[in-house]
Amino acid sequence: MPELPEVETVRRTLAPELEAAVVRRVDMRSRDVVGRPDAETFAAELAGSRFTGAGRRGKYLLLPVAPGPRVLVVHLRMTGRLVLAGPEDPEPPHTHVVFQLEDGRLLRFADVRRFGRLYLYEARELPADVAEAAGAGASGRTAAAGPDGSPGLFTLGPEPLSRRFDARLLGERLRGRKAPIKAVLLDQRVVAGLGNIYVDEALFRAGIHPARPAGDLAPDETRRLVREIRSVIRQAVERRGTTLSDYVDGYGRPGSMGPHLAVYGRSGEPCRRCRGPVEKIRVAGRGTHLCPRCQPARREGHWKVN
DNA sequence: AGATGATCCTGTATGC
DNA sequence: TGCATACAGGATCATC
Repeated sequence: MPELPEVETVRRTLAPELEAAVVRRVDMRSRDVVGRPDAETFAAELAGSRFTGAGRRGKYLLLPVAPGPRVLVVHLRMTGRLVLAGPEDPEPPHTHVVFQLEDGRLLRFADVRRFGRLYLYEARELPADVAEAAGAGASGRTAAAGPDGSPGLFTLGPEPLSRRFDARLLGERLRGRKAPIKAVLLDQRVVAGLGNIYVDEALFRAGIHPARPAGDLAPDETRRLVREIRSVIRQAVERRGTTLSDYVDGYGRPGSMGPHLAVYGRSGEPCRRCRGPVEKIRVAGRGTHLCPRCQPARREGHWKVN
């Protein structure tokens, strides 16, 4: 499932290709993948427009569009793909939107489950940091959460790799929370871009049980958590993301982080640290992978480490 | 207010 | 063998 590293990889592959790509027309196969405006307006507005690059904020891919500044916002959700293709490349199944470019190339949005969404915004309608991440020029005023469109885009927490995301900030966000730490880390308002895979991996690396109440984490655990979130995200970006079944980059290539995952998808297999079996449980309604020996359910022992 | 559960969607895996 | 059901999950909405 595309999380921050996967979306970042798509961004990196598309950015140089879309620096000056004029859209000839937009083929709309499934109207319901367009979140805003309505599908007809969306297609009409983009025909004749020009992509000028690619940015990212959290799991949102941001394609700046001229004239504008406007931004095509894409959320791939679980199985969405945004892939650039030559005119002769066969069309993959479940293709919902095709941007035909003037030079003959095609930018295709495909999604088996049709959970992914495309949105078109004026840059000035977006929060300033989102417009800036899009590279659409910090055109200014923040509109309140979009009435239609994607509210999540308007309430994103800090980027995990930014300086702003540190132990003090995370500690403040965890204080008093009884929800499982995993649920809090999945909340995009707390930190932007983590999903099920990298939350499980970061908690394993930090030696923290996913079901621990968030407010019970000791300060050194919070520090470890920040460090491990950053390290696993950084490594996954380097490895161009994790491909378990669907994810591919902007050229249709898989990522190579999969074999480096320590717990996700490894239930029953030996823990890489202690050789005990990796378990799969349910936390916050999500399939959750952990090593119960390396990630004790209670705090004991933790302050000795570090 | 904050947390939990249902919902969307379909391919894949499991169960009988 | 074949069919039915469960499951996967990001974000949103309704309901405790």
